[in-house]
Amino acid sequence: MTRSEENYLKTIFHLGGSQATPISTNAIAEQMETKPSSVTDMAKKLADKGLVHYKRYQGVSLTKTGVRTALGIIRKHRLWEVFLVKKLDFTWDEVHEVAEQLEHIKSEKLIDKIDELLDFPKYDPHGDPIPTKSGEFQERDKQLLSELPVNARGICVGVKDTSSSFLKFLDKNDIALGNEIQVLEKEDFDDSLRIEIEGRQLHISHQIATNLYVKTDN
Amino acid sequence: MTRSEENYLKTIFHLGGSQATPISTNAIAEQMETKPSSVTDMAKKLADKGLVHYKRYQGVSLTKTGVRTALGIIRKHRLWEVFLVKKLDFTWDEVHEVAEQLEHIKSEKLIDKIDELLDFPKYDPHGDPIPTKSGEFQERDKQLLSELPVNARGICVGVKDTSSSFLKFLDKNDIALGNEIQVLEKEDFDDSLRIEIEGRQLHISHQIATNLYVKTDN
DNA sequence: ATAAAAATTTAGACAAATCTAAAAATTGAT
DNA sequence: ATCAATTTTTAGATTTGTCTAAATTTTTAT
Repeated sequence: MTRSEENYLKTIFHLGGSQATPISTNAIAEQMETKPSSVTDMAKKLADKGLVHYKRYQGVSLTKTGVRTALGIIRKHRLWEVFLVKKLDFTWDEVHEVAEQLEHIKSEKLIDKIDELLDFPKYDPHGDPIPTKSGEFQERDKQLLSELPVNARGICVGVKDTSSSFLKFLDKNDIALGNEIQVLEKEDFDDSLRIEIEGRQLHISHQIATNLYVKTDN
Repeated sequence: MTRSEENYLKTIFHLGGSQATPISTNAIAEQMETKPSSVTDMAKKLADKGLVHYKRYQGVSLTKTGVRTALGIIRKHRLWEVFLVKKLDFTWDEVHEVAEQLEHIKSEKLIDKIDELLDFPKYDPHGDPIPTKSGEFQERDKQLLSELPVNARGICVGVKDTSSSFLKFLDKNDIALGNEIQVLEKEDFDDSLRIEIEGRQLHISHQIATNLYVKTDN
């Protein structure tokens, strides 16, 4: 497996290509910042290798083997992210770029030992679940903060947008995973929220609220 | 810098290309298990980038920038080797292959943090010195065990051959870096040695003795 | 149902890194 | 000093992954 092939599989997975509905060449090209014609070429190659289903003009979806492979890469990416944060004091906005490189290191022993060193973490620094060695993958029960009714409480468990600017904004406002959040008031006009978080009151825009995941008790 | 360019620089350095005497295309090709014509192509490219001195038919040597770059890669390789052994319980015969991949990860912060995590080690698991961040590189004062006279003592500080088979042989015979070794007897016929190591007596071939570095008191 | 728009594929080109085979330069032996 | 052997380079081809531009297929709007 080349690095390029691995990146395609990962992208297709993230776009939902493990489901029955195939992903369009255009969607993949846009996500990867490349050209549709390049995607077509790679789709053929991956189909030859039995990693994707591909019929011309019909889009691409992952085979069973393709899903297994993609989960292996995602597992490595997320474990490395945890390593960088927990062992090397990286901040959560710094880890993605480096993990993009580290995820391609080929050594089963290496990633298993990293997993062990970190005591088999279940979630990465952004709250995304880490697939197990055998490829099990369990999405956490969560909802967007923007979906909570007034007065509801939840624990912040993840972010949807993982861009550096969003993560830095959260740091600046002392919003972190694990914090308890209560919705105090919703503003009809712009859908902004007044919330209480760890004893403080904060006013946040709709855009922020649609990029924060919370877990509620019920 | 591509991975291939980095590998060429590293190889040229290891063949002595940081000295005035240039390294022949053939020597580089043999070391890298590639063809001389490929080396010629790369020599031109590296010369264009100011990393090597190259004149047709005259061989290749590293420029100042080339040396600095090569030392950066070697630094990364050796720090990762220490990390694998100290933090992930790899054995010293397992680390090379993985470090060959990890050395190409591009992140200054990453390698500096690894250095710090390991408490700034001076030597890798095979006893080779680790260049500093600023590119200082200090070869340890050492000699081959085969060069010691009878009755001399030394501390085992490194291996010349780092092949898996040699390292496994040393493990099997409980020979490790840091052990004290005394030469008890030299056999004229085959240059084999009788040695005392950590209280045990051992008979070792000339080939073993020419691949073990020791440091003597004087 | 058909034409226009959008999406997708094909054909042909390019850069990087490699190779083979042939040509050129250097080295070494007498 | 010459010629054969060796080393090194050049020229041209190959593979991988990408691109552009043109052709084809599908989708959408009327």
